[in-house]
Amino acid sequence: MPMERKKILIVDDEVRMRKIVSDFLVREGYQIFEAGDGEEALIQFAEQQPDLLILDVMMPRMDGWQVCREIRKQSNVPIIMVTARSEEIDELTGFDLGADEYIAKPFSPRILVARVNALLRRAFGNAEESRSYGMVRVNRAAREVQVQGRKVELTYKEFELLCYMMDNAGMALTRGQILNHVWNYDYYGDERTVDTHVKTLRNKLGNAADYIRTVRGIGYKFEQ
Amino acid sequence: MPMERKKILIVDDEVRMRKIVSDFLVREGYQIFEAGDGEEALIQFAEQQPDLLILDVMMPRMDGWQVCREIRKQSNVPIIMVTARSEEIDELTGFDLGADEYIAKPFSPRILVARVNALLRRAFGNAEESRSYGMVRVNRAAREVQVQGRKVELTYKEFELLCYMMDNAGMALTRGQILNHVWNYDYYGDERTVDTHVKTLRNKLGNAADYIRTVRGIGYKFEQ
DNA sequence: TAAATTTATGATTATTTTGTGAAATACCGC
DNA sequence: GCGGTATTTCACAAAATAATCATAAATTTA
Repeated sequence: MPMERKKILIVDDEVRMRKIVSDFLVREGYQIFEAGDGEEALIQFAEQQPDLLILDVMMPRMDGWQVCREIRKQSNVPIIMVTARSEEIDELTGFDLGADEYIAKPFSPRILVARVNALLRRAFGNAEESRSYGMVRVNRAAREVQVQGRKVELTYKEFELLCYMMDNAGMALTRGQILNHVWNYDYYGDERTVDTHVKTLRNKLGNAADYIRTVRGIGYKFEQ
Repeated sequence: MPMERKKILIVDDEVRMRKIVSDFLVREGYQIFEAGDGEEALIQFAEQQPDLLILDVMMPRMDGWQVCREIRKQSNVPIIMVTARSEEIDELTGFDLGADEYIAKPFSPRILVARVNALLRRAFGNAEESRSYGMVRVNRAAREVQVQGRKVELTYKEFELLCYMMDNAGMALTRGQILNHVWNYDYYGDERTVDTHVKTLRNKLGNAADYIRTVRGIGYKFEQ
């Protein structure tokens, strides 16, 4: 179990609903923040940097899907979508991407708590403060990368790419695999996009550039 | 013998759903087979011998549970059940119906791929990590080959060729067989091409060169 | 042993794949 | 909207790989 209290942002336009969910999660030891609509959610997200989001789909103005997409542009934070039963079937068509879990309303608090715990365990389970591979050091919480002690500024995608490759260090990864994991599954464009990001990443990694090996006919591999 | 690409059978009566799931898993490197109903599933299962099943619960005539039971009579293949209602899953926890994982619809591809990867890893272990034949050691995930501990750089085709021959070690393989498996079934080029690749492979294998025996009049055979 | 058959090899050509710069597009904070 | 950044697309050059082919070498057969 994680040491510090994990922060959870609950987004729902119904105060009563927020209150109920909040109560259960507080009792579970989590620190709760609330937002009553999509815009407030985005602000709260930026300010509090929560470790998990619980997003109601049905909200006035900006709905849950929009918020989800918006958040996903900047973060891989675990997201649980709460849908009303009737919508469920419709959403199947959209197969909306980006959320990690879906829960149908009305749900039992027990299920919710179980999913929250599971997601957080998955997300933070193996997250050490900072990890080193050769001359590369990565701190995920801080989103910082150092090469030979010198700090290197990476963009969002570059950072995600580096993390994914390091998580699978020593394994040859196809461009498809990389797209699946770094691009959150909602990308249907050119596979060569990966190449470009590898290029910029290599440039920024300087001396550690060839930790990212090209595996011809397959894709790339991170190897010290 | 376990080939490199794992085979997954998707069973769902909705074509669109199969397509979506399939797309993501293909990109992840899996080989996909599909079935639109329970009976077709059983046939496909027998024919293709998939390494994992994704089973939709709700299907006309023979439902997912029946298929699951039927498969379980003959195999311990990992099975992921997809149910429409998340409550259903909750009700079922504790019951051993034979499935290995349950996913509620609508689910995110991210979850699906994660579970598939995890299940397959669990089922096949990382034992397959790297395999040795005499002085030759092959790590397929890393796409690395060592001869007497020295790393040897192989091209894509050379690597595939070596893997195919090792998978069928001790068997004399015709050039036609080799073309079918290492090249595509729709390859109609010169059979002598195989010879050239065997030549370069032998060169790179150094001391292990004559693990690849010539079988005159037939083709080649890998033998330690 | 010579002829016939099959394989090995080197050289050449063709094809595929990747690296890269630059342009186009999307996105973000103001 | 605007300017700046990030991301994606694209096209072309460079590099690597693959295929073809002619010939040499090896093996089998008669």
